[in-house]
Amino acid sequence: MSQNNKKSLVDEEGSEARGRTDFIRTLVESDVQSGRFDGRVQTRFPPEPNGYLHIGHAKAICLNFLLAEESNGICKLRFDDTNPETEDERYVEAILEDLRWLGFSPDDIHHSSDYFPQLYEWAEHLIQAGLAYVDDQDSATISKQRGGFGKAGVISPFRSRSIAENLDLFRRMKDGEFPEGSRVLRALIDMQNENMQLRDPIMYRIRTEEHHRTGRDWAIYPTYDWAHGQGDAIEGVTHSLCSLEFSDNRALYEWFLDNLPLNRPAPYQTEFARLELTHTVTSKRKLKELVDRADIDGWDDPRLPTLKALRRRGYPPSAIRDFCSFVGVSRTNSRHAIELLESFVRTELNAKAQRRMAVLRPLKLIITNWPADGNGQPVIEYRSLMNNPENEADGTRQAPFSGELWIEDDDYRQEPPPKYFRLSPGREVRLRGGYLVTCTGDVRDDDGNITEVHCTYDPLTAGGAAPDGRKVKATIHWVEANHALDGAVALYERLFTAEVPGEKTGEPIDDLNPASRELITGCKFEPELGELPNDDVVQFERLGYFAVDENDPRLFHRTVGLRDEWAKLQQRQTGGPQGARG
RNA sequence: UCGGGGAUGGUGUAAUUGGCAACACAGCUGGUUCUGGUCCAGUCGUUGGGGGUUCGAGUCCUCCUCCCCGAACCA
Repeated sequence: MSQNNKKSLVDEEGSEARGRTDFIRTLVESDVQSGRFDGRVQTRFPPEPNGYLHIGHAKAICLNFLLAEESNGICKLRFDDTNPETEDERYVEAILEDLRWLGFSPDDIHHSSDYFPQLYEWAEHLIQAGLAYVDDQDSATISKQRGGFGKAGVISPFRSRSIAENLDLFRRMKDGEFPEGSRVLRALIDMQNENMQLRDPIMYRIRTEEHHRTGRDWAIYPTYDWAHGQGDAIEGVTHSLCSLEFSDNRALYEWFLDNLPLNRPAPYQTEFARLELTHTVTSKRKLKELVDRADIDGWDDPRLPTLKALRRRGYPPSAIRDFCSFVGVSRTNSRHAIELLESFVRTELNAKAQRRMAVLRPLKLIITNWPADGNGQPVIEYRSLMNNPENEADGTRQAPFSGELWIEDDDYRQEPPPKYFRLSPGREVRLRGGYLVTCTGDVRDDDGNITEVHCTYDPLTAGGAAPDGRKVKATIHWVEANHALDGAVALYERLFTAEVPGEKTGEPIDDLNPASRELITGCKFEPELGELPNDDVVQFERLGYFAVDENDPRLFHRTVGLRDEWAKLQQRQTGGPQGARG
């Protein structure tokens, strides 16, 4: 086909690193080239406001919005609110907020409920055309008559009603004359079709529940199938993208649109595989089950894959977007390693996050030859530290230093294991940005617990470099003891121990990681922490990236840890759990 | 059981549409480094299986196997 030539031309001119293409982009591109929809591209993101957005939605959001952007098209947001029993306004607000946070702004916002009048009119149109009928049977009967896989359905005794009777009954359904569950409107298609979706699907059901937007204006509500494609058509959507499980619904999507008096080319549906991650779940039902448990803090518990949780945990929206673009879109069911997402988070944060020092499990370090002032107190000296070695422009900060410091508990071992480079008697290490110190021993209490580590420092090594050029194998972080801020830190591990939660028993809960959250109190932070820009994520050197809690300025959530060669080494040596830094 | 969809390294995605299997994550080895971080280099696959077409197959044909989705008045 001659389209190919044109396509490669476009590609050559196209933006540099865009590069990535996929079957959907190829499809859209070819529609643009062929002039289908007059070259227009319009997509939509259609969440049902019955829950919070999660990482899986992020993929659909990125796909729809980016695709539109790349094609000079538009992407609208549509709340698919056709079921008054499950939907709520608070979800509408939350979805709006999450979308904004992710960095997308819809070209317009609609609700399926906006189309109730049009949908009703079209339903009468189908009745008039003999393509829809009112069925008086109950749910169980209809379900039984639908047949099964490889088993034909049975025709409803009400299928042959006259148009006039159907019209009358349908109007009375709308007027609220009948109780819930007593009647439905069905499309008259084919009870023998091997595609179950086409066996006279339900278009309307009677609901007495109040709708969060239309109140009690309506007694009947359209089903997903009867609302979705029509909403697309009304809005002028060209490419309706949804997940794989709707593949069989496509035939119905097309049937409805084919039988309606549309004034422009009908949109068409294309399915893609939804995003799933290892060690977590994204189904609304399973998520809710977790939230209902006492040990999960709510929909924004940082261990959850909801967008609000990821936000609270410090995941940069750009990292989520990059991740979604990178994993691309295909029709293969798969589950991406959560490590990949984390690597995008690290890449982003490594470049952007300012460095600070924090000691999670403090151990006192005394520099025995450090000078004292007139009152016998250690002299305080200010050391200059780089805010981010990856980004000179971030400048430096001053941190107090003295002969009385907090260091990390596991940065000292009286008897160092093999390959242990940190403090141990006789060993010299660098205190980051401070001095080279040599360990002289430790002090213990009556129970034999280490209470202090003693060192001497080399006054010639201010800043951390030795004039004689000698090297040390380790640089450790510290916080000056008299200026330290106290606080707490929450460490997070995988929510589920299994890569595929519930794979063995069918119940994800069975694979819940009992140690998914560890709250450490009594942490020591460098004073500069108090002057951090709001909701910024910092790197605590050698520990990982941390986000301040929105309500408690002295509580930090670990976004993600740093890669930790030492922990890996230890794990291999002992076969045991990771080091204290986790 | 019927219909629809899928299968490429440890993982996920790609392959100019029939032309030397690429990228990333993870792993491993080494180097650099005032973070055991970052960075750099190297290493790790005969594309689910059989048969066929072809000079040439991940790509086309055929048979088989395995996996996912579908029988809500949910979306």
